[in-house]
Amino acid sequence: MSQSIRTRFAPSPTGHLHIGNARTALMNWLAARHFGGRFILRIEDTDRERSTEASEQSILGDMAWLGLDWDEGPDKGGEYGPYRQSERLVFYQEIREQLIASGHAYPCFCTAEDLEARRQEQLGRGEQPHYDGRCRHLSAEEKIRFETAGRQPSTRFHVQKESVSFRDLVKGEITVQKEALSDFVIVRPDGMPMYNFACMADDHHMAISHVIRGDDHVSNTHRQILMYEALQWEIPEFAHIPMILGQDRDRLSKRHGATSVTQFQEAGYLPDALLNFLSLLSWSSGSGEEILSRDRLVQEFGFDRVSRSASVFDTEKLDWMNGVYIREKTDFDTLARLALPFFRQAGYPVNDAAAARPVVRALQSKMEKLSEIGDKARIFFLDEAVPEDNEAAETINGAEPQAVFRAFLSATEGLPAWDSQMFMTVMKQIQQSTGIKGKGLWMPVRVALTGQMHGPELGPVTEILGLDLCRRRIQQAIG
RNA sequence: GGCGCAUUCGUCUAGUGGUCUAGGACGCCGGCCUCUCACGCCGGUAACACGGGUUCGAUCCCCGUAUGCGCUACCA
Repeated sequence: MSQSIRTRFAPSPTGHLHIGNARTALMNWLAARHFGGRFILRIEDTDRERSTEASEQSILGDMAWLGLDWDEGPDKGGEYGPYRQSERLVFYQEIREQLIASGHAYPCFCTAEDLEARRQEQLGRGEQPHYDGRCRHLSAEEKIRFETAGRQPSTRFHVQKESVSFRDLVKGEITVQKEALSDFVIVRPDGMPMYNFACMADDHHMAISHVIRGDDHVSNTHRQILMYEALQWEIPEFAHIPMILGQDRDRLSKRHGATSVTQFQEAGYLPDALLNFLSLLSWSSGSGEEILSRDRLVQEFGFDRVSRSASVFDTEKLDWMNGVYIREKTDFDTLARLALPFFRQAGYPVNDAAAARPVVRALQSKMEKLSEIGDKARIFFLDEAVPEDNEAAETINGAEPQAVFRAFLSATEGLPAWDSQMFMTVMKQIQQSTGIKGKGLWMPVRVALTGQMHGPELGPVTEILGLDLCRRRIQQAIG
């Protein structure tokens, strides 16, 4: 399978890109890149009620943000298009007829109401609800009667095999008996295909070699295999990846906080960090390492290292990992560019990445998420550095702090240039001239300059502030 | 309910029938560093769901139980 594998990510455009789907997309992307194959993006919009153009745009945008590039898709075409199911209706129609002709499918005139009523009956008798197959043997007259009455039939697949099994690339052999699979609908009365049918048909037509998806699809697999066999099509490889759970071990949902890629982006996570974190859910590197670049992820990916059990999404670990990426895995230009929106959002006068850069650099080791910029960068844009609390206020009052301030003003008077280095030199001078050192020297300056007891290293802070602002704030601190 | 899948520290995970007194990471706790807070470094805490087998020996193999999740749609 190292030759020309083809994988696909097939989201339905009914909302933002969910984090679980993003992980599925990632696995497909990794497999394609690892084996030197192609990664296809297909839009499954057969649910007309819920599918929207805006969702499709949003999902494409989130994929791009994560850096999961696709080789074929609705926006860029490819030789197996179209890549939107709603544009592939003729294919399904054709296959439907083929299946009917070969006796593998039949029209079903039961209405949704009939079906629901019978389901309730079965349930009431304590039976397992399943389609009773009554339209399987409709006579020609009965069909005509229904049709002339204007009833549009759905199309059902006739399950005939006693059992179906397949070998999953991560879960191993999975078998299911016929009883679990009653005749299922493959095409709705309005001609729109159902998921299982369209998915199978497209996977075949798009020459997908490896179907990689969440393990909530394992039971769909048997139905799809039945159809592949009926059509005498080659069956692709299947790999079912375990689910991602919330902290309460329930399926990850809105209740658990951020669940869409968009939300993580807005919360200040870096795409590479999110990607790295996602890769470690139900997969691990043979090296035991966890901070893995995209290239290494691609290089080391393998189905044999995917675990079979679900994993809990641990936001605290993601936060830590994002911090690692902020402070050591991202170059300053990229970081500044990604940070820019957060300066804007906070209303700070930072108009381009170049302006953001020094601030980001000063804050780098102090934040795990870029969204912390709003809070942590405030000290650089204050009109006045007012002590934030009593403790801070006390720090700048008293003979020693005041002496330090006066020394600072005289040491910086008329200085032609100003940077972090100069500041350090000045501080050394003050220490010598006043004899004050350590916290007694630094803390008053810190509070005078920022109003806070805690914050970034003072050197970079003073450089960003500039000499004038520094002198003004020190001046203001003199009581 | 039925069917399917799963079960190693709180969480993500490594691991093999004996090398496991079970390894790493996050978190947490303690220490060091230090102008503060962080960062970094060092150390500590903590797990093989339970019960039967198989075996000289099971975390690792088999069966059962429990628990969790998924599916059971004219959703995807």
